Amino acid sequence: MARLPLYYRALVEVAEQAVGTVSSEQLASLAGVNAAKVRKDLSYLGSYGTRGVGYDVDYLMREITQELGLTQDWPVLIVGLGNLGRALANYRGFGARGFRIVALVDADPEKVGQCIGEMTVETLGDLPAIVAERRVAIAVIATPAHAAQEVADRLVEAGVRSILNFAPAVVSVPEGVSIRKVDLATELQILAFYQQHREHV
Amino acid sequence: MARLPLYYRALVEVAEQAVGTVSSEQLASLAGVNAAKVRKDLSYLGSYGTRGVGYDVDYLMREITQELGLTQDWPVLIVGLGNLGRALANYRGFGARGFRIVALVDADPEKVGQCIGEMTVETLGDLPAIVAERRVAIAVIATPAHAAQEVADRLVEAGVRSILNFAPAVVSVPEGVSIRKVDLATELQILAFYQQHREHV
DNA sequence: GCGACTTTGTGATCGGATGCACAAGCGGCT
DNA sequence: AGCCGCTTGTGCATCCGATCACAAAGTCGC
Repeated sequence: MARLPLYYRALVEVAEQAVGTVSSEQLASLAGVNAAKVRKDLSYLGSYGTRGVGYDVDYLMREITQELGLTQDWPVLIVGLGNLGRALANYRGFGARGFRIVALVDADPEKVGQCIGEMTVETLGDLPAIVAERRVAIAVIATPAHAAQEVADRLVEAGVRSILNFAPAVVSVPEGVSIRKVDLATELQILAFYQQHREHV
Repeated sequence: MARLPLYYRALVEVAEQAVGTVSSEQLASLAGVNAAKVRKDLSYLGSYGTRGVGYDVDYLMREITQELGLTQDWPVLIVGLGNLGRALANYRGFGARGFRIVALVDADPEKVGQCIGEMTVETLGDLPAIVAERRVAIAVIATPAHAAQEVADRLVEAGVRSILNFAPAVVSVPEGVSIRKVDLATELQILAFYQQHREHV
């Protein structure tokens, strides 16, 4: 389920307070969801809580850590180093959870060779070699919209099977490849939409 | 519905090709959804297509533009100018759709007074005045997680009723305020989760 | 050791979104 | 003018996730 990361974060908060067990109600309020949902999700991955007490914080954290693959190291590749790509390259929030940025790639010859943080921008043509050598599992597309589909195709061809797309474009990938989209302008538009309709009423 | 922005983008693409009408099938494939869904969504907002022909591109675009509030100017405020906040401040993708960044705010005295792009960072204390004077409708939270809830509270108090939260934290707001969350680390974790489960099978 | 209380796990229900399939309507061709 | 093919709009069945509610199970106090 896509809610596990939420629970994980909630658990980290709980663990900081050195509490031994946590109830589904507490977790639910920390994660901002319904308590029954928490229980069902946790039961789904076979984790056992103790009735009358709750869930053992340490044990549950280990379970979720394992389930999410946080024990592994996930090499991440970023394609496209405009404003957004550069920000992602410098973003510290990733490292903490096992995501390590191992390569930056751009099609623009002007950008190739530039240093960003501690990394050097490489050329799009080297994708296959980079992916293979550094065992890239996840790629982030931060290119302009018109380049997104082609980049995705090349990524898939190079062997990447998980893509996070920030470009405002619909990108289709073959079966067996996961893609998720984060679209900033759309998010703002949805907010604007609701706000406008609130004002109208 | 939250799919209108998708349709809008698809329509922009169609309009560039100087085509007069578009069928629900075409729109569906461009937006990556089912054709019946497109028709239902469009009928929901009362837009009329012509049977046997399709939808008039210009007319439909005007309708959606209006419905989404793209005719309006939406002043946007960004709180928190770490890596992510700075990138958002420089991001060009917003302006095109009526979103105009009118203020940058940070709690850190070191950052107050800095120039980013063509704007100067202001202090968190001035929030109420900034929001009121510049008629801020939408605020973006790009602070660290631990500050997110307090910032949200102050935003709501200052009169903001739409918030886009990039901080990896659950933020609760009173009734009548919309909040949407974009969590980069979570997105990566979801991808990692699926990938791990694919490998296990 | 027993009863009351707490909390989990899950069967049942509900609602909303999704997709199918088809009738109604429109344009174009003869 | 009439027919044919195409596309919309929508009723209906389906499905999936969310929520409720309750029994099972365990703890704590006496």
